Amino acid sequence: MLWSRLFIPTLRENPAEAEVISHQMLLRAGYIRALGAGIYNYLPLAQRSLNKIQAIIREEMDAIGGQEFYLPALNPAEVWQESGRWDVMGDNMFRLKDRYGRALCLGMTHEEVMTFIARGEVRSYKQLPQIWYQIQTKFRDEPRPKSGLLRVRQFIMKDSYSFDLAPEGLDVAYEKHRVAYCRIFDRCGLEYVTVEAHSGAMGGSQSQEFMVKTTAGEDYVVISKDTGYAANLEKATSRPVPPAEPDPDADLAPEEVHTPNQKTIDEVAAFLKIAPTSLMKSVVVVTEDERPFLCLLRGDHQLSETKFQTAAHCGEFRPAHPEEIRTWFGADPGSLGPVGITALPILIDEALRGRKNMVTGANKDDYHLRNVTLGEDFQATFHDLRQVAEGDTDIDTGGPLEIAKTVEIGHIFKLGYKYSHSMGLNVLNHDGVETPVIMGSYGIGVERVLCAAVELYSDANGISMPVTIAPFEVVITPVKISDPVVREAADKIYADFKSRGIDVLFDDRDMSPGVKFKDADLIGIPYRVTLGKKLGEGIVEVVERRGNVKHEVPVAEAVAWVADRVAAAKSK
RNA sequence: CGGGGCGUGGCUCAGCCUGGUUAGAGCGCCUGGUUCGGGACCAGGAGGUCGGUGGUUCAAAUCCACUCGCCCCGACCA
Repeated sequence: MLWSRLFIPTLRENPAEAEVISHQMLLRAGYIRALGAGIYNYLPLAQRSLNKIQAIIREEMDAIGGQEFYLPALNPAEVWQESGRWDVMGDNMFRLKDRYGRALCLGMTHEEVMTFIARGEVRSYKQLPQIWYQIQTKFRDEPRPKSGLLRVRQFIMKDSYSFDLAPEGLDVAYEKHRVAYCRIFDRCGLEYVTVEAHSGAMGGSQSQEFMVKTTAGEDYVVISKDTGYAANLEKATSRPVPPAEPDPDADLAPEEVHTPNQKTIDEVAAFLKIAPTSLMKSVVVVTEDERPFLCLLRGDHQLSETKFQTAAHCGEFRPAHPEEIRTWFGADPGSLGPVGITALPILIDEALRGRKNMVTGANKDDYHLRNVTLGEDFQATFHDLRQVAEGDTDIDTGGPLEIAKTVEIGHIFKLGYKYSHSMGLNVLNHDGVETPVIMGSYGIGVERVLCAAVELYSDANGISMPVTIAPFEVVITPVKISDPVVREAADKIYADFKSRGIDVLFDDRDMSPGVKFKDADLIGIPYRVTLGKKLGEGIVEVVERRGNVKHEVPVAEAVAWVADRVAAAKSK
């Protein structure tokens, strides 16, 4: 392609609206333009990259026996009502009505439609297993679109679904996807971690997320470099930092202390001149079915929402209202504790196992209790409730843990029978008995792969795309194209690249070299062939974008030099 | 939905507080010429209902009200 004919509107300065790196870079490099909040136009460079990502996805999905479908983005309400998600999705789903007033929505994912197809046509175990996938535009009415292409309202997703007769079959399909995803992301040139994910309160069994570390991400992941342990923060476990001070080692009885206006952990700790780790924090929450719980945590620890949900077997929950707390505890938040509380279940975090003589609220305003010990002064059941915190160590080895911000690029999930049951997807088994089909669901955010690559591989000069997903593999940059000798040499190299099937961009613009170098660096083409001063000696310069490594190569060898490296990168 | 910020040529921004001729700058764009290894130079030129509506005023980019849009923080995120 000739640069002069391509639409590549690069920007010299960062648009004011862009905050995260990938957003800034994709705008500046002329890949994307915003149409509205969370709605983007993909210009030719982005489209070329996205096409390459999708081609890799197709190859790997086909390799595990996946069959490509194309389902409608526009869905009638009925299928979603059947699965129950018409209500569950709430405001996150775009909904509309047709001219006759019939309810429709724009699909956020396609479990329902796939299940709809399967239940009409798949009748026998002999037709299983199946892996069905599509690459489709999805819609989500995000409360807050942000971070460029990272959180948007319309995006492309590869979603696949597996159908099996038995759990062992699902295990196979799940493992096939795990391996395929690794190959896909490896081929896209990404560095990523796979983490055990929380599978939701809905009871799905196993689930893993594919995450790329970036400060632009919103998901926190706990990683142990030594052991390879990696888990979503929602689910991660760790060894807490030991208490800052030892507990009083004596058989002591609770003792009231006056703590006027000392409400927060830090205030009470400072007032009593003890470490926050010597305090027991009381958190009162109420589940959506109106069951109240008292959760006890070490003063410096946070309650993990998902762990509480697991412990309490509940979905959504909320902090208790002050009036409720007053009714149950006889005191305001800030002076709450477990002693004397029997009206609601008490859950205590594992980190408090073995502790004694701690300080906690007295259930009397402006008073706390010293010397409170589980088993002696109150009863509670142990659960893992605390969220992993900075400074914690590996639960097995005690080695260092890192809490990293990441973006989720893929997710594999054992669905189980959720949709088979709600929508009636059954087949006859060997014995002629109607049996529900067990399903898996597997997604990849296509734009997020592009964003992750940009987040991972850009520098002050712009993007440095992996060869496999770069919009072009090589760019030819004649320093002075108005010189007929240079032009002729460049034309020849261009033709040679094309004949070898290399994606080549020819910067035929009659501009000063600085502009062309800057633009080439900005848009992230992995290799650049520069025809400059030494062309007279039969030498061109080949520059690797990543690391800005320069090589002087004889003109006659330049095309092969690049082509070999491109081929090597693609065959990895 | 709560909190904060912004809206002035294609981009980045100044001007607004303290109202007063033809609304500015840099970059980009067009024409001609000179340049040609890291966002060149000279000369000439085009381009703006100051987000919108209403109000105050002799007079509004500037003050007031409403409204729309965008960004950030939070809530939210199968």
